[in-house]
Amino acid sequence: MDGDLSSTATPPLEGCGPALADQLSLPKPLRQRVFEYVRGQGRTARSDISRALGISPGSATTLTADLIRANLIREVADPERGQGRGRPRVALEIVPEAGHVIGIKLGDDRHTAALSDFAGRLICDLTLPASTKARPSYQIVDEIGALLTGLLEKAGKTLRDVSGIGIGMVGIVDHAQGIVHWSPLLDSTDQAFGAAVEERFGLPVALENDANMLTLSELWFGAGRVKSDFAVVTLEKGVGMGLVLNNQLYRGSFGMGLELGHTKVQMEGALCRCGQRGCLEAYISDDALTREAATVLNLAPDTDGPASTMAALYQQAAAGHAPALRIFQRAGRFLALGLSNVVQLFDPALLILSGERMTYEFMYADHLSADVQALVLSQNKMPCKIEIRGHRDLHWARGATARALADMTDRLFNTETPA
Amino acid sequence: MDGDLSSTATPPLEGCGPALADQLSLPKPLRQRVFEYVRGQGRTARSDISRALGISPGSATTLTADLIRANLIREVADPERGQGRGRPRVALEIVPEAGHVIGIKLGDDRHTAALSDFAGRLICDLTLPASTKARPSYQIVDEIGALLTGLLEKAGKTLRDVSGIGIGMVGIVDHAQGIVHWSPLLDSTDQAFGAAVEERFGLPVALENDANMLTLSELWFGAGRVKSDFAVVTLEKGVGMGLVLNNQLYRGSFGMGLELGHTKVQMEGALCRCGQRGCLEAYISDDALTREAATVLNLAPDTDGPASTMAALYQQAAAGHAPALRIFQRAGRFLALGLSNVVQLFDPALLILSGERMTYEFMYADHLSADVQALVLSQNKMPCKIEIRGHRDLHWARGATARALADMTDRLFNTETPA
DNA sequence: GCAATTAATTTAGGTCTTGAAAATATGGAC
DNA sequence: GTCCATATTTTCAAGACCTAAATTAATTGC
Repeated sequence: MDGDLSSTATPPLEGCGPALADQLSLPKPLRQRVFEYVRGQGRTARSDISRALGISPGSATTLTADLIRANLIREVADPERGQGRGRPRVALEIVPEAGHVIGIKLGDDRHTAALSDFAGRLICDLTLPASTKARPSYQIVDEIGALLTGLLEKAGKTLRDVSGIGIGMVGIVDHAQGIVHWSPLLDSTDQAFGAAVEERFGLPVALENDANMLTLSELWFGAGRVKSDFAVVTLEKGVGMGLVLNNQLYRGSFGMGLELGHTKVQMEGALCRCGQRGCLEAYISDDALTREAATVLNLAPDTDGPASTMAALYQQAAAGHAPALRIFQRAGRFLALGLSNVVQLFDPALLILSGERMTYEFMYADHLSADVQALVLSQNKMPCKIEIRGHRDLHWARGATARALADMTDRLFNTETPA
Repeated sequence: MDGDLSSTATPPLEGCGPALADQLSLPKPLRQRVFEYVRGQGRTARSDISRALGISPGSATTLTADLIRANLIREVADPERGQGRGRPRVALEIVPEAGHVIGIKLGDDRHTAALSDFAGRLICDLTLPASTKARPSYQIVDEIGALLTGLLEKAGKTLRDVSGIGIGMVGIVDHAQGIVHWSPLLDSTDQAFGAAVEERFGLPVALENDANMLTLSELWFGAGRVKSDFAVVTLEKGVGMGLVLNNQLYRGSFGMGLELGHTKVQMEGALCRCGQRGCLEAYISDDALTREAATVLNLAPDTDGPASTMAALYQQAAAGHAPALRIFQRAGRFLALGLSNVVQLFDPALLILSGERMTYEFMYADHLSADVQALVLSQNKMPCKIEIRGHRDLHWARGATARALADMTDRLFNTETPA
């Protein structure tokens, strides 16, 4: 409000520089870094570890010996053995049986769970239908119980084999405290949902916003692994977003998802179900499209619910019906506009599109990437790559296993931040 | 493009988890963390250091003794001495004379430099007029020379007293390499500008996009010190933005600023000087306002250049001239829309508005914050705080001193990342 | 076979850091 | 004033951790 440089916003604060201790500076133990490097590579030799982590060969020997003794990694016959000139490298890999984790995506009308081994490999998965109504949290805990039972039975394991659970769900989630401030699945707010699940099954539980889980899935298993900054946009009922910035999942200050769907693409624009005007969702959500479709297709908007209207609209568009096609095209243009804003603001190296609605991908994909690039100021710079990914529930659930794995690893080397 | 989970985007990559070594995991030496803590606090006791950094009291003694021996910190008579019960705490502070740095903001029509001591305190500053034309880089190096000479003379110092320079400038800047890919100040592209300045004055130079410098200024000296996530929006000729996320300055993938000014606020909207349509800048920049002002004020748009037209428009609005007022109000609404998108996408804890154009703050400030909140989906969450800050060039230059200080500190404890 | 080459291990030594006890410097009770 | 409670700081031995350099190991090319 002024030009005064000497005063700071909080009077008692003297000195200068960032005042918050960045948790970044507390280093992970070297042993954990070795372990994570091996997991990241899948298979490596000690000499690689030493080079990649900048530690002495001697340390590599000592540390890997520790990990081998703890039965976390093991030596393995290397197929590439005998390629080079000197002494052959001894490949190391994670012991997959060292532990298992379960990742769960709680959805609007179905839940999916995935069982993963310690190396991050998918072992087994299961999807069960669920209610579409808001309900008390103990009921959802029950549903998780059914999911776990089914999954473990299918895999021939027991709960004792599992060392952690990750859960992704829609809503406002405090990942650090395991509290669900709000979710369409729950009939009350500010639930200590993580603690409830922990107590019920006696396992550590990590809770996370579902868009974040999908983002973690890309960071751990997808194209995001080799990018330091990327965005994931999900098209489902709503439009969600997750971000990885500086190699870290960015969650925002208030734990509510990053709401791309409610960014404004038009001043005083179309009315959105959130009550605002001009939201992106007001132009590209199912509701918006079905509203328009009702006119074009001469359908009552609510004959069989929006899903069937969408299907009909899609069918007509695919068959070449011009008005139907134009509805999709217009939605595509608005989507491109919204995405271009993301690219302009974050300058990510990669933008991943995912979610149920990308079923209609051939409607969007053709021009979408070009449309976005055209809307972005590109001063000789490399354009942001746009990828369209699958939309299966399993992706979400795998993201949850990633989160569970990360937590489990931290616990193993006790670096975890106590909640 | 598919639902296949087993294949990764880059075939040779096995394993799972983030593949990029986050530079975060290489820890700063404890000695440096102590030093930075002292600088951050301004004045602290050893016992505080031990508690805050989670190290043993013994280590605090040893480390501070080292720093005292190196003449980087010193004991000081504490005004609060003798408050408590037990042995009084001995206050420690940075030795301000241990070093000096200079921060420079290179502007469109003037340059500003600031001299700061090792404790981050401003000692002296100087602004000189500059050309408004693009010119070769050696000429700008000359201008920097004049700036340094003037500043040092004013302060009674010599170049030998200075241990680092930070420079902020408009354009596409590679901060790691010190290369200016493009800038309106330079008549050619991809200049190794940092190296040129380094060679000329024999001092380490840090180059940075100017919006980032301003953001650093808030992170080091302003309200951002105690926030882990915040955004800084600058209103000058263009609309710029800087972000601190997870306690770190976020620079984007391509080193070009985060272009809030060219996010789209309207499909097929007003034409922007960048060639696109619907950019925020097309609604709130000087050019846009003067174009409208020309109509209202019956002025030829180019009588004395846009600056004088702006001044006239502002005067009329302040005097209550309704059409002039409406021009500002409309611009304010679009600004609010653009800001609401930032808040919606990043969920920052704080949004700081700064820059020359905030001179007209009383035009904007009244409703701006409320307008933004009204446009943001707020599901019971604490609203993002919006602050309007001064706009003096000095803020930029101080940000540059912060960057120079950070680099100098890294060098001192040799943690620096070799370019 | 022998040199060259690369990988892994051993070992001695150095640098940090901690933990516990001791020393220090005060305020307050009597 | 003396003594005790309290809080800060220092001392110092013990140990964790890592590195450097030398050594051992396992190959290929000639």
